[in-house]
Amino acid sequence: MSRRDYEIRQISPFIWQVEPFGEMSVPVRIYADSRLLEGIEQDGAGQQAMNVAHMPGIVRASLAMPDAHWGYGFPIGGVAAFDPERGGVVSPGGIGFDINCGVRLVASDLVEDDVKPRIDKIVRTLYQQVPCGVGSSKAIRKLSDKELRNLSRRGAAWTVEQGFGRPEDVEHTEEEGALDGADPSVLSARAIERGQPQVGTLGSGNHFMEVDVVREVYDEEVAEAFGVARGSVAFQIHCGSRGFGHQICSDFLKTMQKATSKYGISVPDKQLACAPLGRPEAEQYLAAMACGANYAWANRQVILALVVEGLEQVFGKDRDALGIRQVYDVCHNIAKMEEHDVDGQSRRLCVHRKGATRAFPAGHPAVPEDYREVGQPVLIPGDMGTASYLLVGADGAMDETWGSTCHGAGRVMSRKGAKKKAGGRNLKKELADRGVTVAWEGRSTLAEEMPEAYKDVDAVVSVMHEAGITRKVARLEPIGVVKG
DNA sequence: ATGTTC
Repeated sequence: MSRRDYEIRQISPFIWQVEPFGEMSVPVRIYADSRLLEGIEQDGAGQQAMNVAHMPGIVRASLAMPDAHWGYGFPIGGVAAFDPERGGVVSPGGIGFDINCGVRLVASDLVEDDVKPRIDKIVRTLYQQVPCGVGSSKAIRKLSDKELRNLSRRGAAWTVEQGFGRPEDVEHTEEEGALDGADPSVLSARAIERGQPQVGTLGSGNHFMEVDVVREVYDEEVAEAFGVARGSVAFQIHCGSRGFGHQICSDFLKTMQKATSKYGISVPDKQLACAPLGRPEAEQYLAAMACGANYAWANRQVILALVVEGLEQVFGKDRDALGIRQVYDVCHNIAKMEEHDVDGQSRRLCVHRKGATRAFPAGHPAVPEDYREVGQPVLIPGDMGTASYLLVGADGAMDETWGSTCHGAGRVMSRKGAKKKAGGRNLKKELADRGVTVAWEGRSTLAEEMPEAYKDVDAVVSVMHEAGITRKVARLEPIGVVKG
């Protein structure tokens, strides 16, 4: 064990706390088992969570989820809430470059025996339907400047009006696929240009489309409410806001560097650049970030339509005959103004979730009406050779984590480290031996994304389950994967 | 994550 210059104390079976020291204004709380904790401390994510605890107006604690790993400024797997009435800030580093990176889960009436014999064809079809890889474009026509601005304001609903998917998909999407307050007038010309040709594209890195079999159901009642049955086939789409969101983040990091000094804010890491909520820099960033978020929801909506079109071709049946229905679409890179209880008082806070997923419990008004009795679906993608999870928000999330949970397995190996480890191996065959057919675009994608590059997703979701933040509903295992 | 170093 490496020597620490701080003390960490176990305050419950799955929560570890660092009391404030130096200029920290709140403690750090890490959700983890002892093994996950060790990884979080070793790669610097723990130190990053301590840095976040220094920021102005942070409320209660700087939180790290069990999948936390090192990121730009804030850890990926970090959650922090800021109070505008106490000098609270918004920081682009607390959202991430890929604004509204997220996951969409689609259920079907297909079973493994319908799909397994044609899995090669299905994977090839999905790969052809959706442009994959860095710089991918031309999934649909290049949008005009005006169309992109409309899409930025209205998100997924705008794409449904253009003929991609159905209104009920939007009802089963976080925020119904559009954040309020999106204002394209604050966007740079370069952001608009980068966004125009990329709607309906997957991107690269950990972004994927996946064919899964629902192998285990832990909670029959909730699974039924979500329309997910043991043995059925489901589809996942994981991607974000492409070059558009990346450009928005880059543009506003520059704005925020200036704002940090303008408002006399002191942060322990330049990458925590931020502006006080209510100030023009903060409000403009939130308006731009909402555009990025809405683009990502529109992007996943178009990709869903392209996936459905491909499946209709393969099976020679239409969407209804295949029983294809959207379970939910979650975001895991965003900041939102939300009402939360703080010491018995309801307060409006800016909740940053970076590599963290909203997980509202039963009864919360933001949960779609047909799920409100059970709680919000939470989608946790794992690595491409192991499993993904469907969870449901629990009461503990509102009490402890600003209605948030983990977002995935979380990297345990750098991209470079993974490539080195994969040298000389035939990963396509290794995955085929595990029953996973894979297609991919980038030269190094398969190596960088190999299962060993990720933490144990079972351990990650178990921590949040045992801590009472989210409950396990179903475990999905991949049989076909398309990687960017 | 990213027209992977405007």
